Amino acid sequence: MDQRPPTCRITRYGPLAHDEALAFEEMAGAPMTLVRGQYVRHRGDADPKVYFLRSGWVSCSVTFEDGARQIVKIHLPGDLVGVPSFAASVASETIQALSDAVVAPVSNQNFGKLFRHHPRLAAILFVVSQEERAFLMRRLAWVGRTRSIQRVGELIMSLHDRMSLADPTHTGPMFAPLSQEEIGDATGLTNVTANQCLQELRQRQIASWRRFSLEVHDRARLEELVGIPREANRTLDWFEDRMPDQNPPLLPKSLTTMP
Amino acid sequence: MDQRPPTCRITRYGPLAHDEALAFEEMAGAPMTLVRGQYVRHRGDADPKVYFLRSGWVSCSVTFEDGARQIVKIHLPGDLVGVPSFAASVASETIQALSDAVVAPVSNQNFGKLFRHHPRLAAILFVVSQEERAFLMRRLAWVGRTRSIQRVGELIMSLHDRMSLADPTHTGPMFAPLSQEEIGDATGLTNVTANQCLQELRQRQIASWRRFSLEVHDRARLEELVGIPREANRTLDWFEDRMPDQNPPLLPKSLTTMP
DNA sequence: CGAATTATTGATATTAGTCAATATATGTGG
DNA sequence: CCACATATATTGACTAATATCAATAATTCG
Repeated sequence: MDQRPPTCRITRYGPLAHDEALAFEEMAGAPMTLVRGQYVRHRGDADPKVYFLRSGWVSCSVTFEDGARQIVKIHLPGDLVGVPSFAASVASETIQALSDAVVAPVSNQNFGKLFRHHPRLAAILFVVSQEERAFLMRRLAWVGRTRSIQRVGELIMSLHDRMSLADPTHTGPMFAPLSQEEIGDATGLTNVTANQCLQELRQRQIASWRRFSLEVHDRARLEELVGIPREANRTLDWFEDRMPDQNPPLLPKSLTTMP
Repeated sequence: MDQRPPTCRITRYGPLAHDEALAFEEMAGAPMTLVRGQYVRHRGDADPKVYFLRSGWVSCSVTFEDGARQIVKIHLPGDLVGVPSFAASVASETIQALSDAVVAPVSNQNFGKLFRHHPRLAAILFVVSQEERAFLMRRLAWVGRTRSIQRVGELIMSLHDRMSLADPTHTGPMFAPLSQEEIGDATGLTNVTANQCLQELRQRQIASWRRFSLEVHDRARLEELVGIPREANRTLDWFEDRMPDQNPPLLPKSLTTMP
């Protein structure tokens, strides 16, 4: 489905140096194969890990005693999954495969190594975390303050953006493995209301999402319905050192120059 | 109100070294004094900055065309405000003073310096960002999947936790400068429903929040109503380097040892 | 004191939820 | 390939929660 190597979340901020790419690849442990519906962990589990999502889709959700749940993030290949529970004693979120998927666990120690030896990668991971915060803020705002149809529209829009980013040339239907129950769980609605919203979106020729196939017919009207533009772009400019005297040479001057 | 210096978000992960504390203090620019209601910036504003909140409370919110808004975060002294828009071209969130407050802007360049020269502080800021993500996930779940009374309860609980953290010995009413309209904006409710929920919480002797004074009467029953325990603790263990052979000496071995 | 904001109350409207039945699609083993 | 079990989607009748609207009361602030 997605031909690119799943590092688009990281390489958006510029190409990685060889050793950075290597470190990032080697951070993860042995890959685990998941079938749709399989749990990686539950909310409340001790010593949560972070996972690198190699292929397929997984959801992160907050679950309730009565069986209700809220999906708080749908992860696509290349994402780091479970980071909100990083360095915590127990997991905040349940991780479950939405499609057959492959994830590779990342130990906290390897995260530490990455932060100590590759500060630029740390900077990128920090910025990506802020993207995720902005994403959650937006989802919270839409769930708290808009009608069902706009909530579903916002979900479709954000997925469409992210899939387009991974595969910019793609047109036509895309693989989006959520049941209507899961769409409801992601938008704070029931499966019944999710169903009605999808029907309205189809009928208004804005988007059709049936079974696991999603097609956006009219991006402009989708944006108009949802009432929000695309997410803002970010850069890594802030991390670059533009003041020459703050960029020390590899060896101290005294060892390489004659006085 | 709060006697501690406003660095509790950071110092929870251990004491800062002298140079770290200095760098953290010097990161911010000239403080700005705000009166209640004053805007620091609006959603969509270009070149957003981060702000260090020295005193008072501020809100971050997502605003809609029709005047509706969702408050996505209530910030207490010591918080960094506006970080979700860090390094973005336009701001994701509106920042507004909930009480008279003092904030100090932090330039992106100073953030860069901090990340380059103080990797342990970068690691702490990373972990704090994950705390915030977990917070947003929880709020999203409560707004999407619980009744009005539980949403208001969750808000009270999280504020109570955070205020207790800043001032563990405090008992009795606390200063919590939100109008009922603002409580509604934070929970995805109207001012009318927020009012009814507060009355029910008072009548059930769980908590009373009138005008800007909040008192939790029965923490246990509040937790029971909300149905969630306290947030999990986090550590900075992952950043410490415990494996000796992975901590290279300052000079390569070949230069310091005889073959 | 008086204006403005905030809180409270009640009547009514609307949205989305609940429940339950049926239809359709998917997957499995014989 | 079919028959069956299961999961998912669709529909309709009814209910409950919360919003909306509007009026009044209380509080704060200059």
